[in-house]
Amino acid sequence: MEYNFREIEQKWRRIWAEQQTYKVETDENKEKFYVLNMFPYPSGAGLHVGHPLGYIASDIYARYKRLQGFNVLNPMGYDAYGLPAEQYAIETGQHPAITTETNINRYREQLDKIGFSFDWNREIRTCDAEYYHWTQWAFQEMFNSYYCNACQKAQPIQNLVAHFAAQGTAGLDVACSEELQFTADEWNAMSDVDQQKVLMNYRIAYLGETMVNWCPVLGTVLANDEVVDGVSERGGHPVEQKKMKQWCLRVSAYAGRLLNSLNTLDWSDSIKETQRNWIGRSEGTEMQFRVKDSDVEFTIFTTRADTIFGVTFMVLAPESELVAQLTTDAQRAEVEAYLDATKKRTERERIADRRVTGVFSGSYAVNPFTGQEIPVWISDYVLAGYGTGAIMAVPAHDSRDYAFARHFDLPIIPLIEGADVSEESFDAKEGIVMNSPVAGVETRGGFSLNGLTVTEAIAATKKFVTEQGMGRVKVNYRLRDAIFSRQRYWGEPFPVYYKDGMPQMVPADCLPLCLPEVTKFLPTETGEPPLGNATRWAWDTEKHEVVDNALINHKTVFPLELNTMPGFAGSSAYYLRYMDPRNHEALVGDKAGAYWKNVDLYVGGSEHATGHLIYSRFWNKFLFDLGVSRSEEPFQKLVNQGMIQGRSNFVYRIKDTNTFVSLGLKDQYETTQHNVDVNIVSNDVLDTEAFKAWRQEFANAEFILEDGKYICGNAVEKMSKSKHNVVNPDMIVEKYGADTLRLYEMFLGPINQSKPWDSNGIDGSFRFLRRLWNLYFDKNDAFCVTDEAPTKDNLKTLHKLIKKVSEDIEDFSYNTAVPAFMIAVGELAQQKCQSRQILETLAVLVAPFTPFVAEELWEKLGHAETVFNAQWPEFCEEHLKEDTVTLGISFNGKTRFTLDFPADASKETIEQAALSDEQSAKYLEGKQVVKVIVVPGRIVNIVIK
RNA sequence: GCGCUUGUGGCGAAAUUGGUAGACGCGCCAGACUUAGGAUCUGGUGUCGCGAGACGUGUAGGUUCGAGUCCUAUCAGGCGCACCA
Repeated sequence: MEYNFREIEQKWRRIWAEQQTYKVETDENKEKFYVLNMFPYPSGAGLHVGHPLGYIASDIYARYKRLQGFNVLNPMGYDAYGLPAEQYAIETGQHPAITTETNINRYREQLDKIGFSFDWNREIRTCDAEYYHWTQWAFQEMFNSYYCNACQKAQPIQNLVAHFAAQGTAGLDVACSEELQFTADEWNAMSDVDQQKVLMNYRIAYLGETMVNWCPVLGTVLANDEVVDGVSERGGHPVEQKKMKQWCLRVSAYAGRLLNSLNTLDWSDSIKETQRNWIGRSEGTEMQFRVKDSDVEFTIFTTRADTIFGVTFMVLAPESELVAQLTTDAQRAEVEAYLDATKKRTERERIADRRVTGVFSGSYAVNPFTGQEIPVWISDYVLAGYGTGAIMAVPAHDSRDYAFARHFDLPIIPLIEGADVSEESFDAKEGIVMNSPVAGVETRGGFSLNGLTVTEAIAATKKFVTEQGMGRVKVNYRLRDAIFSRQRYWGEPFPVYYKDGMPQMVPADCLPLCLPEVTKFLPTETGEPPLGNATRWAWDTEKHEVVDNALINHKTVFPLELNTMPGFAGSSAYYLRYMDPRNHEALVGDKAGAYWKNVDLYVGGSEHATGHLIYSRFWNKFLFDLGVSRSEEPFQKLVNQGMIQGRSNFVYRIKDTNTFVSLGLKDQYETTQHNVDVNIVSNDVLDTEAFKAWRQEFANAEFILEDGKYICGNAVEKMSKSKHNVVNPDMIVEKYGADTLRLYEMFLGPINQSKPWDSNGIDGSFRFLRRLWNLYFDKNDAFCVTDEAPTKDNLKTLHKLIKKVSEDIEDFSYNTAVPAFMIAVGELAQQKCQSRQILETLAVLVAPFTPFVAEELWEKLGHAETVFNAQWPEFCEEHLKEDTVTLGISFNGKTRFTLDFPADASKETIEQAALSDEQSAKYLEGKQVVKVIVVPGRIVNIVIK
């Protein structure tokens, strides 16, 4: 029987769908295993062959686990909110919901062809109200929570209110935007609105006035990870800093936990390192500086408290609130000019152009250790968002301070013995401290660091500062709170309305609050977000429903929030929803949550290292504090699949003609290079007829061939429509079948490596499948598996394969598992193996890779054993034992000859035998045996001298 | 600048973790079957050399009986962070 993949695959696709083969339920009798892919954004371009790479890898693992008897959850869904659909809507007026629906249907069609074992009953879409109900719910929970530093956990905001009412801010250790101080009496005397304002300082989801990345072209703010090199990640538009009132998530409160529990994860070192970098823990000291002739005191943060005696100036960030306080009248004009100039620079300009700029404020700070006066400057090299927005500058030991001091001719005092600071600063934290203080200078309490190492000096200063109440030891994180508002239409609406200017939550039992219809997807004429175009977008607190904006004058009707949530809102807890996707009462029910717990294996691209994978971990930790998530970490093991790049083909057109010259001859002419559709090129040979038909302009093309062929040039580029190098999985499935596609994608190279797609090699995978098929069917198409006993060779081949495949699947070395199949099938064919016992097992082994053909074979075999036996690898040893070891006699670095011994011979036996052997004795005569090296199954050596 | 990572045939890549470098696949060459071959099957294929043989894992050293693998230096590419005090 010919290997008719079309018939086979069609048949099993139908059966799997009809019988819901991959539907999964909680089952207490089985151990769970949760496999998850990062869900896709359904773009209009559809899938190319790079997209399924990770899905295939995880599907192989899911099928493998299932064959081992695990209850495997392997769901799929869509991250359906996003900019492209909205941009398309703005351009064409087509509602994003329609575009999204169309794209999803296309994705589904493409995915279905590839034979994934997804449980589609659990499909979710982030834009479904049923789904975003729980995104809104989580937001409200965050609004109603604060973070307790003492217990390292989110707490209900009522607890905080109770604390304020009883003792004000005394004894409070909680995460906040700003340190506040008030008494219980003061709290109790506050108006309701004032109390709400105070609480906003502590909520985990809060409305904050912060510097944001504003992108004027997109008309929206962006999160830090959505800004790359000073331009927007999507579209590459310029981004500027702007102070705006926005919803924020207090991610920074979780920085410590996000950092610490990284150690418990089975993720690659590079991703963990990237996250550590992004979180950016830094242990240092906060110190108070008094301003000369003023009551003002301000705080700075430093990791080099030991350099306090080298401080020659202070610097404030231009956005710092201290700037207004410390600028003297004499300097005001100059400072304001500077602030104006900095404000105009975009983030990109600041990065590109690192000129040293700054201005003197006119004020002096007082060194708390020596009483010396230090000028206070303002410069944009100090960031408002990190630490306190103010620094003490030590030009001798910080390269940035050094550049600044040189530029403005400020003094530089070296503090480390032997450090030469005439050309550059000495930044290393090493050496012996001197000039601390400089001779003759009196210090508070006679404090001195001279003679200590830097490490000792840092510790001594910290201790002194704490004891003297001059400051405190502080851990700072680079991780900022996430800006959670977007001025877009196509996102989750906030379940929030405004009363007296303060945000109020729409009652939880009224959720979901559905996205309103609008006629235009652009901002309103008054510059409000697109939801400002909705005519029915007000909340009636009495009727508990959305009502017409016209009713806002009524006492019970209030305007709803016009911003929507960002893309990461919907993708942060989706893995929890898959556990229980149709639950109307909760994000995830107790039973399902306790059973599935968390994701055992998560597969996706490493580009989400600082975005999704941080937000999702944060979101999960919050839900864990609430008791909704059952695990401190959402994704236990993470595998990052590499990107598949495109392999472009080129034709060479002779200038000013319609004649194309083959690659090898192109240097004889003056030519221009053109990308040609890779789908009309095979092994770099152009199908000239298809080329003529491809484009009108090439209809009359002429060709200069070599050896009767037109050879195209090639190059590795990003896979994109404009380069005509997009290879579509449907076309591969159509031509070779899904099993071949799956096998080939895995064979291409290590899963975590980026590699170019090359359709040329796919024939090899297809040939393998045909050879596999031919083991079961003879030339006359008859099923030829018999009950004959397997031979020793059969067993050896099989067990070699079992061992290799089990090990390789376990550590995702699919690219070496595939060759193992090829070798085994080749050997079994040579051995003319027809033994059912062997072939049955073989069919099970390949099933994760090529599920269609495996199902077909199982059926033909009478559905015999279809279980991947966990004990198989242990049985292997017996069959894989080598009969002999070979002893190589090396002399002067050359193997002179070899002797064979039984595999279980001891070193002593081998040594004796070698010495008594006539031939070897010739070499060994008069030599001393140093050692005998025996490695089972290998050539071994006797070392002599 | 800091951190991570990768360098092996014409190409994608293997290498039991210190033990016969280049498995397997593509491509290429030869042969078989064919009216035909972008089908199928068989054999060959690191480089130089007619040959025996010599040389070969970015480069230069080192450790070792033995190094793609370990150590030191160096070069090149990729990724991430980047005025974070």
